[in-house]
Amino acid sequence: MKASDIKNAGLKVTLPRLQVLEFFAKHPGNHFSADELFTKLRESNSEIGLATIYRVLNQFEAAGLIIKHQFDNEQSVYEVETGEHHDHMVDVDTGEVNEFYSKKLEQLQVELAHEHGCELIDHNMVLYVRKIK
Amino acid sequence: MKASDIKNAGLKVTLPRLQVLEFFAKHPGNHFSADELFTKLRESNSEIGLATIYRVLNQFEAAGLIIKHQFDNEQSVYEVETGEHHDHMVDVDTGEVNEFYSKKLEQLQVELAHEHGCELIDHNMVLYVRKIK
DNA sequence: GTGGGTGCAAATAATTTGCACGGTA
DNA sequence: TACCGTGCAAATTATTTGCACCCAC
Repeated sequence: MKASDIKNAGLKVTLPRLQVLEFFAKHPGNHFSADELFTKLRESNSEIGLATIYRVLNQFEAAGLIIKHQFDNEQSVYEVETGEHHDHMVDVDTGEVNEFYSKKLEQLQVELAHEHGCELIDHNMVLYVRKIK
Repeated sequence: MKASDIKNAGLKVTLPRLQVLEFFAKHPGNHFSADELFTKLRESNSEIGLATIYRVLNQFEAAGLIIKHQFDNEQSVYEVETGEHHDHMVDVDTGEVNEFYSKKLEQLQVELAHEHGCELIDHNMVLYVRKIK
C-alpha cells in the first residue's frame, strides 16, 4: 500500500485517494466500513465526500489493493490485501474482528470440494465467537 | 414445516403464512430470496404482499423454522431448518447451491476458537467451487 | 488544456414501518 | 368482538450515479 500502487492501477494520484491509502497504512490489520472512513477522515480535517470514499474503495478493490468483506451486519468492511490469506473470527459481544490462518482448515476445504467433484475457487469462513472469561 | 409449527410459534394460522410454508415444503433443499417468493406466489394467484413476505420470513426465522443466508450477492436467501447443520458450496459458474456436512470441519472450528481463548457461538462457511469436467 | 476526479444531492435497491382495513380465534 | 395480520405506500439504510466544478498530468 504505497502511492505508486495508485498510479500502477491506472488512477491519478489525488488527495482523497492518498488520504484513504494513508488511513489504511496507519491502521494495519483493522477492518473499516465506508462510513467509518468518512467520519474518521473528516475528523482529520479532510474534505472528502462519502461518495468518493465508495468510489475509491471500489477502485482499490478492483486493483487488488484491498479486500471487501460482509460479516454479519449490513455494512461492508474493507481491509488491506497483504497477500497472506486468512480467515476471520468475530466477537459477538464486542464486534471485534480477528484474523487467523489454519493450514489444516485450508486443506480440509480443498478435500471437501474434491469429494463433491469440484475444485475450490474461493471460500468465505467466519467464526462467531465469545471470549472465555 | 407443518401448519402446527405456525401455531406453536405463537402466530395465527393465516393464508399468507400457509402459502409461504407450503412453498418451502414444495421445494425442499432450495434457497429463495424474498423477491423470488413474492414473484412465484403471485404467479400462483396469491394476493400476498412483499412486505408480508419479509415479515413472515422474519417470524419464521425467529421461530427457528427457516434459516437466513447471505451469500455473495446483495439479496438474502432463506431455506428450511431441517435440524441437521450443514454448510454450503456455491458453484461459481451456475450459482447452484449445494449443502454438505463435515464432522472434521465442525471439530476443527471449535478447536480454532479455543486456540484464541474463545468458545464458538456460530459460524458461516461458504465454499465457492467449480465442477471438474 | 483536457479528461478524469470530486463533493453534493438525488437516485437505487433491499428491507422495514405506518396506517387503515380485514380476518382469526 | 378484540387484536393480530395484511396490503399498500412511504420511510430507512447502504450504496451508486448525475452533474457542475476542479485539479493532476
